[in-house]
Amino acid sequence: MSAVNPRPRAGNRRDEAARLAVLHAADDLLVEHGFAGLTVEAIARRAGVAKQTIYRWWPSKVEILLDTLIADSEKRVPVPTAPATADVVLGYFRDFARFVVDDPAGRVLLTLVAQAQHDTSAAESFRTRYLAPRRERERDLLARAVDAGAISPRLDLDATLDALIGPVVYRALTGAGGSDDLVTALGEDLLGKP
Amino acid sequence: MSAVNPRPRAGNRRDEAARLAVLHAADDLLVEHGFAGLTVEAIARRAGVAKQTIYRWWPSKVEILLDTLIADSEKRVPVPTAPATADVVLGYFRDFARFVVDDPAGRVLLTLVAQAQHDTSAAESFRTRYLAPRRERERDLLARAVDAGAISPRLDLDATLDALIGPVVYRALTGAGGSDDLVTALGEDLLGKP
Amino acid sequence: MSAVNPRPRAGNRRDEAARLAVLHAADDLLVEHGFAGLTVEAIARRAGVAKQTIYRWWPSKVEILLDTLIADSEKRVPVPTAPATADVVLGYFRDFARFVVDDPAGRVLLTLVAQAQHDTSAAESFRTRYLAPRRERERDLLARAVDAGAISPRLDLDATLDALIGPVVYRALTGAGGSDDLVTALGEDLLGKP
Amino acid sequence: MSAVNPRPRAGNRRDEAARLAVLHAADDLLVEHGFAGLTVEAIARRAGVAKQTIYRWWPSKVEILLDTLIADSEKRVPVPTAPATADVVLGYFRDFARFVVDDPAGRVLLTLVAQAQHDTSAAESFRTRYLAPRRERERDLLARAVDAGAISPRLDLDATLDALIGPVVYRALTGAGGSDDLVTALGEDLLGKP
DNA sequence: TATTAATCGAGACGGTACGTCATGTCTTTTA
DNA sequence: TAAAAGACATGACGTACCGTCTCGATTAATA
Repeated sequence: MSAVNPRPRAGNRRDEAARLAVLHAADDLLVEHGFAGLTVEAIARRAGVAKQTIYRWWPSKVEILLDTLIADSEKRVPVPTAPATADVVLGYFRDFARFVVDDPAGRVLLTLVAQAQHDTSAAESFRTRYLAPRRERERDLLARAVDAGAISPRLDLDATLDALIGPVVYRALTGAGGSDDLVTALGEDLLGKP
Repeated sequence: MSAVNPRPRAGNRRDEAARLAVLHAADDLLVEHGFAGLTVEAIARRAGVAKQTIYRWWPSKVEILLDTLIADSEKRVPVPTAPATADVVLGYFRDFARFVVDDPAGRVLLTLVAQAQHDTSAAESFRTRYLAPRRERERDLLARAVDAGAISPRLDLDATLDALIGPVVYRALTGAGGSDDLVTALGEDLLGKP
Repeated sequence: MSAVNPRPRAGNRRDEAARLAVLHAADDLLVEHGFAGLTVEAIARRAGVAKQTIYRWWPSKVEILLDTLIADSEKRVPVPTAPATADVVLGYFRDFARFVVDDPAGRVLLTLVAQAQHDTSAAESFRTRYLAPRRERERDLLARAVDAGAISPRLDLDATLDALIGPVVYRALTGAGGSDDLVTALGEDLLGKP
Repeated sequence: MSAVNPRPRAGNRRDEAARLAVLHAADDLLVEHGFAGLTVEAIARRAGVAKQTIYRWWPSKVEILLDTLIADSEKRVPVPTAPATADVVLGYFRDFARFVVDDPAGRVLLTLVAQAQHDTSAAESFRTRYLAPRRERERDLLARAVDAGAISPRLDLDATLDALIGPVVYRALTGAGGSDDLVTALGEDLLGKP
């Protein structure tokens, strides 16, 4: 007979509840107390988890944030895989801008960009696990749009992406606000007409 | 002429030698050990200065870096005040890109952008003491160029600046390299022909 | 006759191989790394045994040491049961002194005396399982020797035992060396001539 | 004008209040929770002192206990320097026995004897700082008594001391009680009549 | 010409967090 | 049912910095 509650706690294998508790605690602490308040001890305290459990599964707190960022940005700003019309492309960059500027989860992205400046291995992880794979798919998105004749960028694909994303991120990093119009204007300018 | 002992330590007024020793120690430590190695204790040790002397004159180590950044960027990438031709304008942004990407002093700029994400008061200082005044002069530069008929930007002045500077900074932050061609292309595109 | 697989691991009854592996691992670790290196984790690692197996059979590592001490001191310094002549009695105390001072197994005795100071339940076990039973037999040894007219102690039996054993143990505990002559002199003095 | 109270708190030199707080906290914890409860963290907590302050001045908690033991045993069981009569000598050993058996401060002695078995450097410190100097003075006490014709020991001086102290310490270590009579009897026996 | 006041190097202090280790309990899987 | 394996919450370890403080010496401006 197996009870309704199948005994959630611990065992020989990784404890999923602990994993989620850590991710949520990290997210919450970042929102509530900023990066300075995001210590391993605080995460452990908040998650009701042992420090060792954190160190067992994550090499550093940056990796914790990366886990949440990857999950969240996949959910909220997926790179479109559908047929790449001009609207789809531009819509994606607008969504990305809103994610970075307005969404608390987007705050994690900025935090990791920042931490990457202070910490080489954070930079490495951030690039390998987040930036590079996403850039791959973004480049592919543009390429498909070009093939479909939906856009005709004036610069090469990577430069186009940096030119569209860079200003948005830079504004967010320097505390300047909404980038919606900026994205629209840049999009028109850089993606061209077919 | 001073005594045989060339160490005229202490006195009633601020010790300029101590001030410089702190600035240089901070700069050196940042280059050699990264931001993680830039602790007040390490600066004091390296500069041969008491911790209290640092805390007496700087509210935080971010202000020390700001002091060096302001001095260095004034020296290496001054915003042109001469007649604003298209070449002068474009040249400025190219110089800025090189400063950020290649110059160790430009590294300080990235470090402060980063630290501003982790620390509200760092963000405030960085904006007030560095970003805002410089932006003021950059906006003025563009305005003079427009007046002179040297350029005719397609976006408003602030958006133009973000669109030119953002991609460069974003590339530097994410570890991507040289932005020279990018600046040239963006300049042509965004500053237009008269 | 055993199976093709020479590792008849685990089963229904207590695994004697595991028991011995634990005892030997504990002994070895004590000799090689001292009491500080004698952790349950280290014993388990060394013995190739699961921690739980240790906790299942021994309430604490002190009991493991007690098991080895009891076995070893029974083997190397048995309390004589043969007719109790003066030589037998004195010989026993001399053997005991050598056990405590020279024999690695005697080291365990000192370790347990020490641990008993830090840990009440260790003290309890040590007294109940080791000290008391042995004292019983030592007292009996003396009594038989008195009855036989082989010795005539000047103090009561327990005081005589403490007066003979105490100095030897104290010297061993304080790092002072050989007690052979001391035992001889004390023996002559305290056990008297018939 | 120098006040009666010369500003007690902290500064550039060692803080005497902190030193005493640590010693008392260590003593109290040992009495209340045993050696197991005597952690550096607990001492710091109890003394209202930073852990670093403890590590700055004491290489280990054993040295803290040594400090208290040395002070306490100097106060309660000083080795007599007055003319060494038989009564003075015997009185000293009786006092020592009471110190070890009844006095909470004597408990520290037993704890250190114990810890010396587990920790080489504790053993070294204990011998150098406590045992050796005290033994020196005890030997001197006996020598003076012999010279004065007050006693005539049957063993050499060190053996006599071990034979008198050893049984008392051994009894205390093994939880056996009062040693008053034992000391008297041993004293009569070993110190002899002039 | 003293006195006063500020600065300096030095470093002790109460704290917080670090990353590691051992504790004893628990579960899972295999025999 | 025992055993190996190992995850888990707990809590101490010893170290590094934090920012505040007190000290004694040094020097310039004031009385």
